[in-house]
Amino acid sequence: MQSQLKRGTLELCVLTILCRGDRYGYELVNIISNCMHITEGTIYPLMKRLKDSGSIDSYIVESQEGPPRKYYSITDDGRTIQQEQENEWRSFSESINKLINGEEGMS
Amino acid sequence: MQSQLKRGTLELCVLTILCRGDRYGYELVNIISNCMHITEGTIYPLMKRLKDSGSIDSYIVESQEGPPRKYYSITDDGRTIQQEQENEWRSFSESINKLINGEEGMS
DNA sequence: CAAGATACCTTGCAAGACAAAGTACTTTGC
DNA sequence: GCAAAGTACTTTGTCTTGCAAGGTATCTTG
Repeated sequence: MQSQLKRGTLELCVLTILCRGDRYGYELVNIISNCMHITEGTIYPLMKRLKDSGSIDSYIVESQEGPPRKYYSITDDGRTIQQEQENEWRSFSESINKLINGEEGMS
Repeated sequence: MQSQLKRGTLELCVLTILCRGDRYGYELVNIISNCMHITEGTIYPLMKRLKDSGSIDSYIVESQEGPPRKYYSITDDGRTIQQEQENEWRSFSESINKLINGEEGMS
């Protein structure tokens, strides 16, 4: 069930991390794994969607420790989306907290 | 996109509200509508899933103001699930907040 | 050269939010 | 008495997206 909670927030996480600097896919999996379970089967399709929608760009960099890495960088559009999603997340999570803390006006 | 954020939390919302007293489906839609967009097409299938899984029971009550209402009440199992999901939500939302507030140990 | 770590990608499935459409009951206004 | 509006429940089909599983290719180390 936990997997359903991630819906929508994963994109926010990726965009937020990329706002702070370029990262490659495998690296993103490791970073995000620190706070929730995630696999490559989730990240790579997401990166493709983000690139197709213009939120991020990508470029290849050779590596001495393995195969070439595909780095992703955020675009101006991506920063805008990130801001919107961060605001959405804040207001959404606040709503849920209010509801489960019983601060709603119900009988 | 907003719709994706609701995943997983809607069930928690419904269970939490039912912990405070019995409600009928249409009423739940109205209550939850106070804090997020929701329609009957979402609630009724969810109520069916919750009943099938034993988290809630239901009973019909005649109404003077329209068709009969199907009231839902939470079971002991449902209360346990609600507690688990509330804990999951708290730790999950805290993780996201840490990440977007930059309190992660990354370069 | 085999094993393991690194790194990428794709396929297929499952969960669940929602629009839309349908049914049926009540009250209100003409 | 009947149309319209509000109340209340249900089902169908679509879309998004998380994830397991499997595949490819590179580099290092024994």
